[in-house]
Amino acid sequence: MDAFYASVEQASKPSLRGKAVIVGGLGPRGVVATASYEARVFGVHSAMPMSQARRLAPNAAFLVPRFTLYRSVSEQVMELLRALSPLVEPLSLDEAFVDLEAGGSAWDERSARLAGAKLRADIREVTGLTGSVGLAASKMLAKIGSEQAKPDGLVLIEPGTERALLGPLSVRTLPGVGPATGDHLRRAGIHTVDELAEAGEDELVRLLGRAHGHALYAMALARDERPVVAERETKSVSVEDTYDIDIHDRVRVATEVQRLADRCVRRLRGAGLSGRTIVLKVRRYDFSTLTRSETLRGPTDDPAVVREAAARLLDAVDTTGGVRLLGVGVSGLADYTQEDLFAQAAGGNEEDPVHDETEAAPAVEVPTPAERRWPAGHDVRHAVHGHGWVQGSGLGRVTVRFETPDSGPGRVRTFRVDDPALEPADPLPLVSRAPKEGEGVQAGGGAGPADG
DNA sequence: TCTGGGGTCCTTCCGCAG
DNA sequence: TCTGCTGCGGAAGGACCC
Repeated sequence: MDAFYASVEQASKPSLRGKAVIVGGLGPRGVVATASYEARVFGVHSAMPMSQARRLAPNAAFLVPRFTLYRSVSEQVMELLRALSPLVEPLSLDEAFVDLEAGGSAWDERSARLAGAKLRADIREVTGLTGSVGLAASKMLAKIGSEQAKPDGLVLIEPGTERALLGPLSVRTLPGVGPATGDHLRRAGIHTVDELAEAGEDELVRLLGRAHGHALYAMALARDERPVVAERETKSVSVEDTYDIDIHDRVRVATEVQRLADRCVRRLRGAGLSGRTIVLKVRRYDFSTLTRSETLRGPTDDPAVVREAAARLLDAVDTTGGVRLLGVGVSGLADYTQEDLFAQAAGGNEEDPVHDETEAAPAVEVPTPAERRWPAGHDVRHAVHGHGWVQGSGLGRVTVRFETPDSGPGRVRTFRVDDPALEPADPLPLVSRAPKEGEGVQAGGGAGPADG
């Protein structure tokens, strides 16, 4: 999908269509998750510090992500993909590989193009959004094709043309080559995929290590045999928080770690999992990051056990100078526990905050009504003016634009933050007409993995 | 001016066991 | 008993992806 989060917001908010929209963390330490193409013109891109984005595009709309909405749109798209083939491998909310051959929906170039074109049309009809498709004989090439197709396009890489296509491209085009590997290769005088292939496998292994060297050499020759894998097992579950201001108080650090442990276990249990290895992550004031881990005798999903392990791990970490991020994770996952066999918690679990699934707000800071948060971009409903979204808030006021996905650009009004007529609302569907059953996709055609 | 959150995979090092 | 080799699991860190 093209600039997915930003596109969803534009579809949801008519007044933002054609405008620079930046979605990400709005706190002092936020980063850009997605920028609309209009915002990219100003040089804004994902992973950029939000402070920098604000300087580059001061007039853009800045919104916090609404993952629940993005997930529901994503599910609509994945459903269309699954109609093409049982082999669909989601990479994220907005990207997936599809094995068209396994689905019988493509057997040659022509049928692949048809399937891709129909998919793009279906995505637009069902979600109102644009998606780009890369068609090729391997995952790597399909991915590169879909990048080239963005925004709103389709690229088919014909068999036999792969090496000629890849050769002149930057090594950074290849999946797995990030800033560090890119620099490493540049220092060795390797800039393009052709140069990568010329360097030879032994040299790449020497430069980058065994696994990475072998993999990159194969990719430079356009060899990629990785299958499309529909079901991927989760290997770890973690939560982390970056704090607006570094935490110096050791007691506060310990409290935060306990809260993170509880949140992590809640997620773990939500997925029906347990795990053996507890990991504590600490990012210090100077951005140096360290992890400490402890492996238990058996898997657990007991909050008391995870809290205690996390606390023990924290004991071994020096936090003087302050911490900017804390995280707790669990790996070595299983779908059962051994608590019956091993009593791992010293004192048993007298309280179980994790059981309270409805608890979402932090236990300590309960916001008073006057401080109710109105996150920028979230939907609201007003008793008189109807459906709208929060354009901004502050100084006891909240500004709302009243519009819906299928209305024209709406009007703006400002209220007191504690106005009883104003309440948070669920997002409205992006496309009002619900698609009829079976209307999505009747297997088209195609010759390889596609990327939505 | 700083640098999120949630993951995966790989490498290196170390201790232990055979 | 000591030493070297090898394999393995755990710990820690790094790179990468969206």
